[in-house]
Amino acid sequence: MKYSSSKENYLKAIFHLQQDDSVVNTNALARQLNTKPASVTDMLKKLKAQKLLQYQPYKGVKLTADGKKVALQIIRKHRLWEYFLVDKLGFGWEEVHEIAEELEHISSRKLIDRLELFLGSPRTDPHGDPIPDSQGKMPVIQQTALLDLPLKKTAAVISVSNQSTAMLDLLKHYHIGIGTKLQVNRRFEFDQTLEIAIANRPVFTISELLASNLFVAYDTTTA
Amino acid sequence: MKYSSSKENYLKAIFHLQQDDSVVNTNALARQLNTKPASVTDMLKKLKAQKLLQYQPYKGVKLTADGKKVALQIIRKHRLWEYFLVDKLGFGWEEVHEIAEELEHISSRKLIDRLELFLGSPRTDPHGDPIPDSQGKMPVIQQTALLDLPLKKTAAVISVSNQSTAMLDLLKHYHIGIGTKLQVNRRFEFDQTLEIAIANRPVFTISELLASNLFVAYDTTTA
DNA sequence: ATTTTTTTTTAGATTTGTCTAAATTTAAAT
DNA sequence: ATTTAAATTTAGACAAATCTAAAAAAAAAT
Repeated sequence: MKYSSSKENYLKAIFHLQQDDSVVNTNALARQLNTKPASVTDMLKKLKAQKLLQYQPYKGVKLTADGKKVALQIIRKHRLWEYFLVDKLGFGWEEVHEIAEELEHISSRKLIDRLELFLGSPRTDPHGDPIPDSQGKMPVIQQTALLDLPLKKTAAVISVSNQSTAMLDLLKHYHIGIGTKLQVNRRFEFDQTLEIAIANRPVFTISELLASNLFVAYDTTTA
Repeated sequence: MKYSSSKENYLKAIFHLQQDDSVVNTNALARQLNTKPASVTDMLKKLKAQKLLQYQPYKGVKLTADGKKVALQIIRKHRLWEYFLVDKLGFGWEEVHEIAEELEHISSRKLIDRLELFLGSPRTDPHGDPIPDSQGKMPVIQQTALLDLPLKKTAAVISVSNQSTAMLDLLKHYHIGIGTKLQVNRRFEFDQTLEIAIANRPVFTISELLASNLFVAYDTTTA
């Protein structure tokens, strides 16, 4: 079961477009893949012949169970490589997507399983998107303001809504950045401040204002 | 300047075959690349048009300076990835070649330079072959029995000539394996034993017999 | 219920990398 | 110096993935 990079890209694009379980239309796919509708039609016929998707001319397309499985493996590889690039090689989270688009097509299964282990089996990539496990199961991830994070839940910072220098200055002071893993120990009712815990550091408190501007992702699978 | 994986493979194969500076013939290339002589001829014409090699029909082929530069970058990537796979992901040195054949075609320059840094700028891959630097300069590497390693030269174990359980047992006792970096502090004339130093460990001595069965690689560039 | 517009598919080409079979050149052998 | 053998190239074909232009189907608009 090995597919060309091009086929893998089609499967991935269809997976992303068919959000719920609706059918995906040819034009949308062409737009997503930077290609022409005619090329899409050609490829859909090939993928259908391989039973990776359901396709009737003019009626749109939908992945089969097999197709979904392949798509999830590509997404798994993409997100693990992104994590590697940010966490181990120090790339910024904006620059990793393009490189991961290439790395996701490396085929060795053993490689990706070992990479996952090496990275410590992260639940989300640097953007906070969930990483499917080796069976293709995707953890359910909540993304909320830090303010709304349940107590004692470990979450990763995925974005900062306010980019003012004052804000960035404050984050620097707390040594908080994209990817930082933290949890909320408790809320102080009096002034609405939060006590924050980060592994291997003393706990500290932050203001409600700061917490409302920090967005985090956390695993809700085993909630 | 981006080339297809196929073209990169041709350049790499020619580089390896043209050991000294001799011309490479079509059949040898076809054998190396698992392809047919006719296909090689076709490709040589394309590579010549890109000034990556000198080629006259029936007279063999030789890389130009440009072609060599490209080949060295591929080799650099291949060997750095091999090092990564063994040193970071715990692969055995026999299983990494195939995976590195894929990884070597990932194009990002920044990726490979950061990977090198992350790995601590190793001089050789797990097989003891030298890794070209980002300019394409290849360190000169000596491979000898540990017995013949100059004093105080840091070298990496690359192979073990005797695979008996007794031998492997002894290596295990000394915590020596493929890739272990060590140096010889001194030789004791009386019984020909060697004093060995490994970073972060107490020095110890080994027998002449053991040293004659351990092969090592070391950088001779700045000798 | 037509007509118009949009979407999608077909038909025919193109590029890249490969192949087989036949022709040609070079090298080896008598 | 021919003949034979080996190596190399040409000619023509093919699969994968793409494209343009034209045809067909579905959806939207009147």
